Amino acid sequence: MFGLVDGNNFYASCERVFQPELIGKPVVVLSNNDGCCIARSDEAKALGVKMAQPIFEVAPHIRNQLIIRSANFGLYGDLSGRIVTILRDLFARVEVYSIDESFISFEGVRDRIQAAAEARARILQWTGIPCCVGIAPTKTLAKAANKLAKKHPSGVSVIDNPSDQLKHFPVADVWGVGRRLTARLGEDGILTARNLLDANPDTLRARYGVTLARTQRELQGLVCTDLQDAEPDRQQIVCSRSFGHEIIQQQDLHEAVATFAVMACEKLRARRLKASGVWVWLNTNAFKLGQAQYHPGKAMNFVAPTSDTREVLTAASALTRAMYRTGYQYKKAGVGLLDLTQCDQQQGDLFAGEDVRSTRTMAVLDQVNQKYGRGTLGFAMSGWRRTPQWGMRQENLSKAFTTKWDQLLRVV
DNA sequence: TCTGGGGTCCTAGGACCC
DNA sequence: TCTGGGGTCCTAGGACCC
Repeated sequence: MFGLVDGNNFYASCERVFQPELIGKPVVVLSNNDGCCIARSDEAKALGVKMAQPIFEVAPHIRNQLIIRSANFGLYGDLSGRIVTILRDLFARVEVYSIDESFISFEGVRDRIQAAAEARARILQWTGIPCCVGIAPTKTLAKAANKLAKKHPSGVSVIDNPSDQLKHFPVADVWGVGRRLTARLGEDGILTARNLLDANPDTLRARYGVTLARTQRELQGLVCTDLQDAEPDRQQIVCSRSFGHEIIQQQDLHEAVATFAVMACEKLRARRLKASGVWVWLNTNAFKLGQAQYHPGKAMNFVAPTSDTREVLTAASALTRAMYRTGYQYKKAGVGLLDLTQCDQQQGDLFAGEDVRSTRTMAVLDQVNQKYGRGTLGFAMSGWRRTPQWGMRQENLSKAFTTKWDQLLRVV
C-alpha cells in the first residue's frame, strides 16, 4: 500500500506560517517576475482565480481583494525539507516526489488510517502546514485518493475499490493524463477514471502508447511503478529566467547568461556531478506578436567533464556571442548543463589528468558563499553585485524567515 | 504595462552497422 | 519481374508532471 502526502495549497500555506494574519484571507502566490498565479488559498479559489492565470488578467475588483505574494522558493524549500524529515522519522520508505508531495510506504504499519492521521497532525503542529493523505494499492490510485481526501473532513482517504470509487472521477484528474490526452480520450468516450479503467487494453495501447497503458493498469490496482527511495542522478541541470525588462545590449545579455551559468554550476557541484556539455538559449517575447521573434539555441561539449564555473562561463559566453543579433528585444535566456556524470565515476583525460587546483578553487568558492552568504564571492562576468536592470520583478516578496539571520521573525 | 521554471519519459525517423 | 533483416545511437518533438 502506498500513501501520498500533499501539502494543501502549499506555497500559500507556507506564506501563512509566519504571517498568521493571512489565515482566512484570499492569498495568491505569483510565479517569478510576478507573472502567473501558481498557488491559491481556498478563499482565492472561491473568488475564481485560476491556476497559472496571469495576474494582470484577473479582474481588478477581484485583484483588489487578494493578498498577493511573490514566489519565495527559499522559504518553501526549507519548510518542504522539514516535512520530509518528519515523514522519514515516521515511515520506513519515503519518496520525495515534488516540493509539496511525498509518497510513503505503509510496510509494517498496522493501522494505516491511524498512521496517516498522526502524520498529518504532527506536520501541522511542527511546521504549520496542513496536509492531506491518500492511501491506495498503487501510486496512481494514491494520487487519486489524495484528491478525494482534499474534500474529506478527515483529510485522509482510502481507495480500495477503484472501479466503484472512481465512477465520477474526471479522467482529466488522473495522474499522467494532461490536457491533450483528456481531449483525445473524450472523443473516444472516455470521460471518467472508471471509463479508462474499463477500456480495451489493446486498443488503448495501440492508440495512446505504453504510458497510458501503464496508467490503466495502475488504476486497476496493478503496481507498475514502485517507490523510488533514492533520488536518481540528474541528467541535466537547467537555469533560466525571464527578464523584468527586455534586453537590447549584448553586455546585459552576457551578464544574464553568466548569472545563470554560475547558478547552474552551484547546483551541479552541490550534487557532486560534472557536466560534459553546456547549452545556451535566448528568447524574444513570444507574447508580443508584432515584435520580431528570435529564439536561437546552441550547445557545445567540453574536452572532459567539468564542474568548474570558469570553464562553463567561457563556453556560455562564446555561445552567447555567436547567437547575439542586434535588433531584437530579448526577454528570456537559459543555461543547461548536459550529460551529467558523477564526480567519482568520471572518464579520465589521457593527457591532462585531474585538475586538482580547479577542484580546490571551486570548493573554496562554495564554502565561502555557504558560510558568509550567497554572492560573497562572485564572477565579474555576471555583473556580480550590481543590481541588473533586467532583474526579476518581485514586488511582494515575504522575508526569508528560516534561511537568513537578518530576516528572522521578530516577536515584540 | 503585465504571461514561470525545472524536470522526465516516449516515439518516430534518420544514419549507420553487419 | 522480383533486392533482407536486425540492431544501435542520436535527435527532435510531443506529452506529461509539479
